[in-house]
Amino acid sequence: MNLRLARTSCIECPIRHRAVCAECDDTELAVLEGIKSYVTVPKGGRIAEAGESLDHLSSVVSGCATVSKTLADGRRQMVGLLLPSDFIGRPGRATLSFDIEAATDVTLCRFQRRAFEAIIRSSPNVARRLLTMTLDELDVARDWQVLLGRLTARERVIHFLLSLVRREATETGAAHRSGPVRLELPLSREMIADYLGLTIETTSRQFTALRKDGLIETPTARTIVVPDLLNLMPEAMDEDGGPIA
Amino acid sequence: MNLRLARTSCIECPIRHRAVCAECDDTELAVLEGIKSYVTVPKGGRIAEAGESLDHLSSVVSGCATVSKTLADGRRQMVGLLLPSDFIGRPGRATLSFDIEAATDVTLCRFQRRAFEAIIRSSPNVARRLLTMTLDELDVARDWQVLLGRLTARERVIHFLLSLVRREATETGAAHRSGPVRLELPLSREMIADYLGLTIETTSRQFTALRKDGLIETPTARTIVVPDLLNLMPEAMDEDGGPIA
DNA sequence: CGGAATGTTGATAGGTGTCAAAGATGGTGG
DNA sequence: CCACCATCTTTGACACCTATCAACATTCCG
Repeated sequence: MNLRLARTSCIECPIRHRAVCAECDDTELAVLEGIKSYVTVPKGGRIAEAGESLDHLSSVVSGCATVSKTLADGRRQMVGLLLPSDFIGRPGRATLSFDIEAATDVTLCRFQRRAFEAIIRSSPNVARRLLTMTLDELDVARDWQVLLGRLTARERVIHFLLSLVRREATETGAAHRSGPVRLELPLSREMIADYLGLTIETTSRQFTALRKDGLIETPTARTIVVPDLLNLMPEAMDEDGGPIA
Repeated sequence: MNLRLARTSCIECPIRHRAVCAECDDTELAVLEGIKSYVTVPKGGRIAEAGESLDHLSSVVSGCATVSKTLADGRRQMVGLLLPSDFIGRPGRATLSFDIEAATDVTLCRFQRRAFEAIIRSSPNVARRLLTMTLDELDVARDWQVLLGRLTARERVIHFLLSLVRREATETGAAHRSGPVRLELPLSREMIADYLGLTIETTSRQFTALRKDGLIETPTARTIVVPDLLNLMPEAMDEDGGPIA
């Protein structure tokens, strides 16, 4: 693991208002400030492995990491995508059930387990924020279950693209319900396939099909242009048939 | 919703040591005791519907409920199974994203939202317990994602049976790693299919196949006998290839 | 520039869904 | 108590979607 240490004040931290520390007051923030350390894991690096004991909990500051499980015969399923402000690890249990890998270079803000668990006990604002974040993750995981259990390959790929659009909109604050959008895919075809419960080939074919149908353009394999979101959304097959919030 | 009110002391509550109140001290328990009420929902009844606003949070005291989502065209995927001690609802958000239905008669221990949220703020023991339970649910959801994304129909059914065996073992404390086991299925074939992301027909065919292979016996459609767990476990295809913990 | 990794396309096979019908099961009322 | 009907479950035939195996194209880096 390639380590790069730095010192940045929590006050000017890019994930200050979204991470596990979002609801901290100045006093609590000072405590966290005192025990945190930064680590950067290079693209492709392992952040944690299933079954192994973690002595640090951390927040993703920048980059993109994957949470996945690999079966004995090599089949792999991604079960989570970690983006800036997402939290890694569970207070109260040292061992993880899933592998966590860096999909891009990832910078983490780490806390020693023992120290962080003490903070959880003394600072209800951290505990409450962590509960909210975990409940949100649970909703995401369950929507993902619906996708994996019931959607066709085409619907899965469309959902994937729309979720990227939505994320982008959340980060920039811009809410485009229609009009052209350009996306840089943070994942390779293989990772997208693992994300969607498909094979690389099927995933690639779906991209091709969407291109032939005029729903997307693919200047490069990692760049997707959606000429008009309104054409893509009707096929998403959400429970209410409407556009994604 | 068929309501039946009762009065039972928390002290002798069957889920006292596993539910959201598990870590409460006597003082906290007294507060909960004061605001709780019991409700029984008959088999097949709706406990909550996606999008609707919930003004009560509750714990399952007895019975079995399902958490699921139905798509616009009728496709349905179950994403959670609620058993005694499981919690329904999220503090801090009134609307649910999923439907919750009673698979058997279900008795709930309910708390008014506002009152419970106040307790969350004043009683760290409740908040902490809820966090632990939510983290556990997240792990379950993610394992379920692996099942839905990568396992074959046969593997899914075997996993389902083994998970029932494991649950039984947890409740009774008996840990049978081998030998014959008898199971009463709490779910219909349709519910099992929704649980596993399969159709009724495929699910039924898998039960038939397992019977023909001698791995299970089916005295009635709702009763499964496993002559020897050791024959079933190798096919579970867990990540480590080993038996289920 | 060259080789490895990544992505696309094709042919084929196999697993699961769909449509259809027959068998069990269980509850209800006569 | 039994007959009847609705519901649940099983089984069959067939179609279709996705996985698999294979080859080729492209991109990325060393």
